[in-house]
Amino acid sequence: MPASPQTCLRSVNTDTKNRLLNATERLFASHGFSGVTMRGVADRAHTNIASAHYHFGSKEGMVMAMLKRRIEPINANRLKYLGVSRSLAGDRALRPREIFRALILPVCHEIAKSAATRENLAQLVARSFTEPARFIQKMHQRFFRELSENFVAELQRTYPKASPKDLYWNLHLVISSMLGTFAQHRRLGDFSKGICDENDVEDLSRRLIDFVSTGFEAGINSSSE
Amino acid sequence: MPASPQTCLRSVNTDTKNRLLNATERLFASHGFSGVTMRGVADRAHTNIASAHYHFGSKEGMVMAMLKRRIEPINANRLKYLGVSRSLAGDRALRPREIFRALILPVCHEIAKSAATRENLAQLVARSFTEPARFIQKMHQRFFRELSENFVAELQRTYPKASPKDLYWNLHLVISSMLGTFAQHRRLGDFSKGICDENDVEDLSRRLIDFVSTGFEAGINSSSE
DNA sequence: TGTTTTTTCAAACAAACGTTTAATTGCAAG
DNA sequence: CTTGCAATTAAACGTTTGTTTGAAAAAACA
Repeated sequence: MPASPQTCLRSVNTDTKNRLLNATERLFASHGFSGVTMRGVADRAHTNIASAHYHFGSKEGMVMAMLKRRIEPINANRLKYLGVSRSLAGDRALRPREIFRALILPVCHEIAKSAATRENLAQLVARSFTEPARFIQKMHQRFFRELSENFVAELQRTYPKASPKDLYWNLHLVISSMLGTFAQHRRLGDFSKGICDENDVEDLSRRLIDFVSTGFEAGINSSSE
Repeated sequence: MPASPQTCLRSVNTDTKNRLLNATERLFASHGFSGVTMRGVADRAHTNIASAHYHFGSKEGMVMAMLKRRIEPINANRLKYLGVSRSLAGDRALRPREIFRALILPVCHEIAKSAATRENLAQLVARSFTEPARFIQKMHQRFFRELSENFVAELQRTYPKASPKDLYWNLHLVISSMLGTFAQHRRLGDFSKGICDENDVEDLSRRLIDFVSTGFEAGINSSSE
């Protein structure tokens, strides 16, 4: 029976747990859910197969825990960014660029961090959206529902006259573009024959935010004519 | 040893082959490469495991054949569309919207067709770009190199003063957005709480082409100031 | 110290995987 | 008819998968 994390305060055991989650993250990012094998994870974490089951109960539970560890801080930052922009704007409605900055920048910051540790968050985010497994879909519903509602509300405040259909369609395009860009990010170097630098995350965030903001505005405005 | 397709002219055997490819396509689209199992494919095709090996040599060969069957006609249409626009334009440079129409419309047409047969091409296209397997990457290099070169050349003709870096970066954003949108396409209904209709492929193509064309132009022009 | 709980380990489990083998069927040419 | 090739089949191959077991080690608590 697994122990609750609260039981031991400054326990050394969480080292194993973290090593397991790190290994899970690497394997999941590069090979997807089915590429995560208990043996592969246990080996990379320098521990035993049964130890992984002891801590997480199952493969599903282990991948779940690893996604939770990664996604929740990012979403917290997104809401924080959005809140800051909101309070700075006062009564003024936010521009799309400000809203999508709050959506994209927190991920880019984590991508920049993960690049240093070779953990490749971009692929991880992308993969968690392409995996078909039901439990991942459920996880998205859990993790992104609140986030989605906040961003939709902010966009509705910016475009009070826009139809919900246009709003959702174009937000969907923004999110899909963001995820697709993260997913394809590693191919940029090869694709551009070395002309573009995929390690320049600042360039990525600036160009991506410009791209989706302009596209979004165009999509809303063209329908209101 | 597998037989070449040319051996038998009006053979009934290709029925089995096609049923195998159809089953492969369904499984690959909904569960990815590792979700394609020889047993699962053989069962859905109402034939035997060894029969699949007989026709395609291996699981890899089978998925390869299925991707080839799907992707090559689409890319042929893309080049055809681009060629028609080019010849209609005469000496005039094509607008981004015309270029990306040629990139996106052929896929949307296949999506509309596949929706009728419940084969869901959108997921298939998306998945073939997220799968990490080396053979899929190689396949992309084979299938999309010529296509990419033609579209880059056309964009360079439209924006002769733009830097290659800006051109590649924004084309990368366009392609990533397109793939991301196809990948996320099935979530549109749930995401929008039923407000948007994901079966309206015309709406999809129109909005997507508008979105990426505007984003692309903004990305190119903002750097040239 | 002794006792209890938490954590790790080697070993084994049934199930599913891709692949191979050898035998059989169906059809067309000699 | 018979020979030969194409196609299909059942059965088994060795691996690898997620999971479980029972005992040993480590840590925490008394």
